[in-house]
Amino acid sequence: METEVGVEGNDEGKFEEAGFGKTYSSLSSTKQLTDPVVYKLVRVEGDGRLVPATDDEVMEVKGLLIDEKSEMHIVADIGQPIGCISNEGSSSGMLLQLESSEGLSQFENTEVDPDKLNARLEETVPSFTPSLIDSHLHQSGSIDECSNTPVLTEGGALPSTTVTTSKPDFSKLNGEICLDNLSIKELHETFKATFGRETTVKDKQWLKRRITMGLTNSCDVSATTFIIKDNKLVKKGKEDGCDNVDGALAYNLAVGTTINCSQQGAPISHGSQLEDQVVSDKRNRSTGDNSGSEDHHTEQRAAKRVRKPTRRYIEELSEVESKESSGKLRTTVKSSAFGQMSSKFHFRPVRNVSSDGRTVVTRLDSLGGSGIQIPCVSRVRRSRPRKNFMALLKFNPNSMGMTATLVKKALGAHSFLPDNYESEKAQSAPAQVQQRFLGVPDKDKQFTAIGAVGGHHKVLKQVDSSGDSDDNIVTVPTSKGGIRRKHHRAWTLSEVMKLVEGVSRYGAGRWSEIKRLAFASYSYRTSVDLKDKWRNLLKASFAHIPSDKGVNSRKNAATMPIPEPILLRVRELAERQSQVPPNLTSGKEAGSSGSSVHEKQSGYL
DNA sequence: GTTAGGG
DNA sequence: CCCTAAC
Repeated sequence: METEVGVEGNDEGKFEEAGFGKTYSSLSSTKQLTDPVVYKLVRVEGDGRLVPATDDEVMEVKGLLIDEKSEMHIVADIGQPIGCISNEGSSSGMLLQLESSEGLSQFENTEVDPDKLNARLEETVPSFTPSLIDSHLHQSGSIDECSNTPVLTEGGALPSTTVTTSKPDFSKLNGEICLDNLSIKELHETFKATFGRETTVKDKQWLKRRITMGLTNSCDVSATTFIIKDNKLVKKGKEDGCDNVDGALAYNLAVGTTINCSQQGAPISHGSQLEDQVVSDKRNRSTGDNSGSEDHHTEQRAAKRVRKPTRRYIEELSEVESKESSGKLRTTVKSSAFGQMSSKFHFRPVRNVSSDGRTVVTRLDSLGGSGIQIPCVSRVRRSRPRKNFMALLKFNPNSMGMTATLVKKALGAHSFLPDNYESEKAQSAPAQVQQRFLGVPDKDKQFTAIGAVGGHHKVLKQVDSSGDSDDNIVTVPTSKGGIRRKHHRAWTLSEVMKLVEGVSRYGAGRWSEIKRLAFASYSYRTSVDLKDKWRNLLKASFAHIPSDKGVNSRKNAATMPIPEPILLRVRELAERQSQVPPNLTSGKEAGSSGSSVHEKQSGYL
């Protein structure tokens, strides 16, 4: 029996005879990896079990890897074997398990990592000259004749060469290829033409699968019939229901930019350019039972060996795309009809050229399935900046207690403020400070200090640093031409307090006034924002009244916990201005107004 | 341009 | 936060 070492999904085209009648994967395809990769060597027993490789076996493979100068090391231990056996042709074989920093799951079921596969294919699919040899590989074509013909590549891939560096010669592949009808020898030729490597593997299923994967640049091996014309994979026969991935999976050998290992059944938006090059007529060419019945096991299982691109891959691809100004790929806006799964694949980078001539990189996002194109910003934190939340917690560790302390402190002690507080405050907002401190009741002035604390205190600066500093708010164009802010900005406690204070002073509804006078330093808060926030505050304040007794620690963890004193004040202001939400009038007014610390506001408005 | 209210 | 009607 044959011992085979292979890294599933990475070894196409990299096989060589290594003596001892064993076939090894050279693993050279992973040389481009930057992250260290740990391979675990296991043996595949006949019954499918994975057992640790012996030291000798490890050393044997290790030597090969070292020869290839690959930047990885092999460890002899095995973790949880999760890979499945690649093919049933070899009753027993060796299997290398890939383990990356992202965890084993990434290579679950020994799937292809599109990243590496793509990178490798760009290496192994070089600029081949079209149709140097226009030998048609028809069913029982003249393969034998060209079997001994040296491939027209600089590598000089002689059949007996152990280590071949020749490049694929797709020119040898032209016309219709039905892998099922090919003999082992023919398959070898096809393999060689596809990968530029010799292979001695006798397993027909294995060969077919490898070639299929190589031709389609995907892990979809559901098809075994290909039409190759002008070095392009024109057509791919199908035999299962994976029609919808046809266009996207078909690998254009000349372009070589698209890769898409989607789950079968996931609808894919076809790039217009791709569609121009990939003729997709599934009906005409549905090969039905092209493959023998024995194939079904392998191929059905192989059909599962697909995996969606990782986010990192997507982002890296996006990054590359934005660097190289080569608009090869164009994804059309998909119509509706997108299911749940489809949304995962909306990230394919798109490059548009706007009317002014500048190149605009956009990304087809799945905002509500509307196909909005938003700027493709690589490696941006998509979620809300964490610091806001953390700072909020810092400012308000125990939603109620700490805040109360701070409020009290700010109300009473100015020593809480740093020495340069006055100057800092004067610099940042001289006008409103002056106005605030004119003819304003004493206590209100103190409360003003609270707001100033949130906005200008050095320690708390970080709370809102994201606001003042970044004027470049990411806005995205909406479907209707308008713009829309991309990120929500969490309302900090200081902002809320400022808002409350502003409402108390200028009255609810004078949002532009409040914005202009109290939120001058918060350029990102519009008057509408203030209004909306106040509306939410109102809702929150009255919603919390019923459970005021006892269990007020039970806050909704999802939303920002508004400290009770603030809610109290909101409630009070709302009542004063008869803004009490009609439906939530269940609460009692007496308690809030009486016990409130903010009686100071009473005569003010 | 602002405000109010719905989405 | 966005959108829009109604000031």
